[in-house]
Amino acid sequence: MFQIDVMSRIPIYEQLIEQVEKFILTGTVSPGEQIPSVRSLSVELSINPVTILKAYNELSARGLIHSVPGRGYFVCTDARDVLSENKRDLLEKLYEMASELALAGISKAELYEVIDTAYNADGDKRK
Amino acid sequence: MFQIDVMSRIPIYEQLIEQVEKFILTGTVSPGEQIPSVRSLSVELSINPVTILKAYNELSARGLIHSVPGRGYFVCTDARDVLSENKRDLLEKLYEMASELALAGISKAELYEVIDTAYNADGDKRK
Amino acid sequence: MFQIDVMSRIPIYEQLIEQVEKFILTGTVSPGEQIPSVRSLSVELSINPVTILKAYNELSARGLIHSVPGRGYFVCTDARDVLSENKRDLLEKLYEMASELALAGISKAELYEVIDTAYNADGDKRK
Amino acid sequence: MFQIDVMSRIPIYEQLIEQVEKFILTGTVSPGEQIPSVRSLSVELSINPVTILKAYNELSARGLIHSVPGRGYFVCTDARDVLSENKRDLLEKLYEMASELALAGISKAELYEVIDTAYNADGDKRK
DNA sequence: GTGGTCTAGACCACT
DNA sequence: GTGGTCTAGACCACT
Repeated sequence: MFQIDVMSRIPIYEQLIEQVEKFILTGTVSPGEQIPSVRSLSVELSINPVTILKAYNELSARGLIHSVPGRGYFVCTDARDVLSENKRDLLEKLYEMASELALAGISKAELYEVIDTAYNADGDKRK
Repeated sequence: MFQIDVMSRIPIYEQLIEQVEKFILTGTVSPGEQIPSVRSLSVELSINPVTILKAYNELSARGLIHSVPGRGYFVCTDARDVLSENKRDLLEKLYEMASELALAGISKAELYEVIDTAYNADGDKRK
Repeated sequence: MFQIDVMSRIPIYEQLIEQVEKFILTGTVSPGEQIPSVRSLSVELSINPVTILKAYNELSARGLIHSVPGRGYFVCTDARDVLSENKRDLLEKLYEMASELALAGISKAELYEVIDTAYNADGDKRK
Repeated sequence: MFQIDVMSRIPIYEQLIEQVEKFILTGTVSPGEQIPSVRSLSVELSINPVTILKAYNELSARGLIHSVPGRGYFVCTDARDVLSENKRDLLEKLYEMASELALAGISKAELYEVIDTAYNADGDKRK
């Protein structure tokens, strides 16, 4: 399930966050379902449990999962709503920024180029 | 030189700011050169001098022009550097935001669409 | 400045969060001002730097402080606004809950008692 | 038995729910006992039977009464336990919130004030 | 078994 | 010097 690159420049806990979000988004895990325990995932990925916990903590803060001490971590019922709202917020910010750039006389082609670079870099970092 | 659309939804002083920035960017006015006085521009464009002053003040705050009391407003020597630095800052922010959007699993096509909408809306407002 | 009780049932990082919030609230530290570095505080309080960092991270997430890597942690300019907004939100929630309790036929005296217990327990935990 | 204020800002079905809960709490009706039928109460209070039914449905959902088709509505055997558990839950929530407010440095006097306001507003609404 | 806190110590990047 | 990540391992409370 999880694919972590320990040599990547992206911190392990960020990779974990990203992957859990993708699992929720793609339906690999369903709302209400339990996700791997801190310890079992720690063993499976050969990663320190504290690092797993750091990722799970951040995901809890984002309202995507919640812990039941003594039982484990579970996907929040409204996790998908949270994710789609995040997406909407990000795109709205992008719109405002693009409007500003348009006013500053920056061509659309330049924006496209910057975006392409960002998307390619994102792919590179995961290699 | 100046082309102001009084009927536009964009405030006149913003149109003025934008145009002065473009004049600096395209070399219509050179660093160190004087720009039209508040009064003369007010008469030429049939616009309230307070509006002109508001635009000139904002441009001064941005480090693009400076006033010499009793003589008028002049383009700053480093105005172009300021503008290109602004541009760099904005594009850098765009890059960071695009990286974030990439991580959130949002496709490049969606970004392009949002940007197109922003650029078209910007064009419309000037009509 | 900081007074930490290692034997308390309240986790050290929570005690740290609380104290920094109080320092901001009471003006012991001012907006924009730097707070003790993770390492110096670690030495001063004989506490592991990771624990200090955990508290500082949480305070950053709450928008009260921000880090400048290589330089240190600084109180956000609007830290006090954030705190007073938090307070308003909490009191609003209390109001709603009290209305609900009133409808459920619970006497005001009972609420007072619960509140007193909570406030006393809070004091005890710090001893 | 029932005292309904048609002019109140509180919806009639909520007044009905509140009163049935109070009857159970004070022993006006006992566990297992039948309560007035939808039709008879509708006539007695000159209120639309649908409104009565809405209140009875909500009380059923709360586990306080249950319908016996063809015979009427009866107070659940454990209705008092349910009510006292509700009360305990609400007071527990209040306790947690008060602890949070204590940590946020909000004085007990402020809490008392908010509670008083809530209790007075509740009284007003019934006038 | 589960989550959660903390320590000691290594190592990295940045100023 | 500064923040930030990670490991190995201990210990606690809860189910």
